[in-house]
Amino acid sequence: MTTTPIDFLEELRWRGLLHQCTDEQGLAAHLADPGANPRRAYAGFDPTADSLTIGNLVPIMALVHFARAGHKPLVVMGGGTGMIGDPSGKSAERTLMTTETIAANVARQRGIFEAVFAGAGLPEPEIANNADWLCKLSYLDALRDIGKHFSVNMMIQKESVKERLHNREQGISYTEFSYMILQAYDFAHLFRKQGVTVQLGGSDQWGNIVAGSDLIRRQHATQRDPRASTGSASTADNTPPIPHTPHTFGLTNPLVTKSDGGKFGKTETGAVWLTRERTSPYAIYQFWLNTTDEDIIKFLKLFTLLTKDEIEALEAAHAERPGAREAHRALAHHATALLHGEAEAVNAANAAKALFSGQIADLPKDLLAEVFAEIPSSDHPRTALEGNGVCLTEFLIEVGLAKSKREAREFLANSSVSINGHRATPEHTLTPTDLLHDEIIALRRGKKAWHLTRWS
RNA sequence: GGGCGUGUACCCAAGUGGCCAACGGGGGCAGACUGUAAAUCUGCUGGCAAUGCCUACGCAGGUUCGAAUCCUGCCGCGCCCA
Repeated sequence: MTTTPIDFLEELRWRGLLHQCTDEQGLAAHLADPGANPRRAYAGFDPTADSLTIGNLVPIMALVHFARAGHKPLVVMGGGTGMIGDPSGKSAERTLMTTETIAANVARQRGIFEAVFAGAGLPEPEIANNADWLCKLSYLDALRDIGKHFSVNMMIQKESVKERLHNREQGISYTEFSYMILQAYDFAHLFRKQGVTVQLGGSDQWGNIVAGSDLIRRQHATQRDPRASTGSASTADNTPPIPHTPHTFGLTNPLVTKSDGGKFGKTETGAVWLTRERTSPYAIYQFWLNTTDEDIIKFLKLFTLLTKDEIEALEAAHAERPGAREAHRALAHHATALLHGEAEAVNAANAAKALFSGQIADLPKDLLAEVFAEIPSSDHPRTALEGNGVCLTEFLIEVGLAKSKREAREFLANSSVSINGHRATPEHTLTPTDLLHDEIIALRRGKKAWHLTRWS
């Protein structure tokens, strides 16, 4: 991209991506001249799964905007911190993961960052793994060099810790209690070794981010004044600010909420993921398309790179003809393209159009083939259709559209199942006469759950 | 290590010997209305060969004709003490 760099803070502000900042004016000055002084910002990601969820897209977008502003983003995979587990936002102690699992997850998550940055027309971001430095840290060294700078009094005031401390059902282990120290060390390490001066993260990360900034300041103070190291870290607040203190910045993104109070990023099938193996392009396209009206503009700002003017135009269009859902289509298209590319976004849109037009039976064969790639499908032996045919009740379970026979019967009784676009009766059995193009049967449960079957 | 509590379905939560597959709320799913939205109304929400059977109230035993409910042990969690 050769466009002029955007103003990072201003961009975050109008998009609603700015929640808290340790020092907005200071950061604005710090980032003022990307040409001469490109700055480095990092955000950390937990390798608790082989993919990231849509909630993680928020800090990723923040990194994208940082890059668009002409600065250099750094992605830090929590290969080391993941071995401990962040208690932030967690109501229960986590089970520890094996190092092999974590390493595999880190590897899988890389692709997401590469995809999003490519989708934004940006070069690949640099990616680091904090296991590289955290694993080398010895326990005694950590206690002496880092632990001294942390006051337990302060640590137990931290929201995520306090919650667990007062929660009757769940306590917190020493391991997770120590998490904050590790993340703070990350920032200090990256500051020292790589000149990273800004940390971005979700609002639940505020405590960890500030702890990092504090650590950097205190380590610096220790170096300048050896006496400081002998004092209790808890009294650090009483010491006057030291001149020429290394200036680092923390910035958090808001937690994305839905206007109906529901949890963002959850669907009937669970969390929405950022890799196609877990959430197909079609599924994520549908997720965005089904955004409730109240949230549509907010999400356009958060999850697309459309300009302010473009979004305002969509807002006007939506206000005028809400039923047309132009804004929804724009969100679905751009947000899907960001992750999976333009071609996939177009395919997902075409598949949706084909399926929801209700005219499945009239679709040309080649279009059906494309739809196949986008939604769940399965292959079955054609011989099963001969004779008595295939019992729908059991078949719905087989393809995953119903969880049990009881449920399958209920769906059929409610006439919420359709075959090739036509309501199915409870008595219906699948036979060769149901085949489209002599090989396909399209099943639909409710409004949105589709499954295509191929018989050969 | 000791004392006192607590553990019910996806979540919260009632039930403290038979009326319990378990009240109520939330969530979820489906139907109607719509725009694949929201709101609203209705139904469903352990499984099955289904006027019955099986599995389930932290786990394992026991008492009883009969247990989510009583007893014993264990495990998890919380509070207090050490």
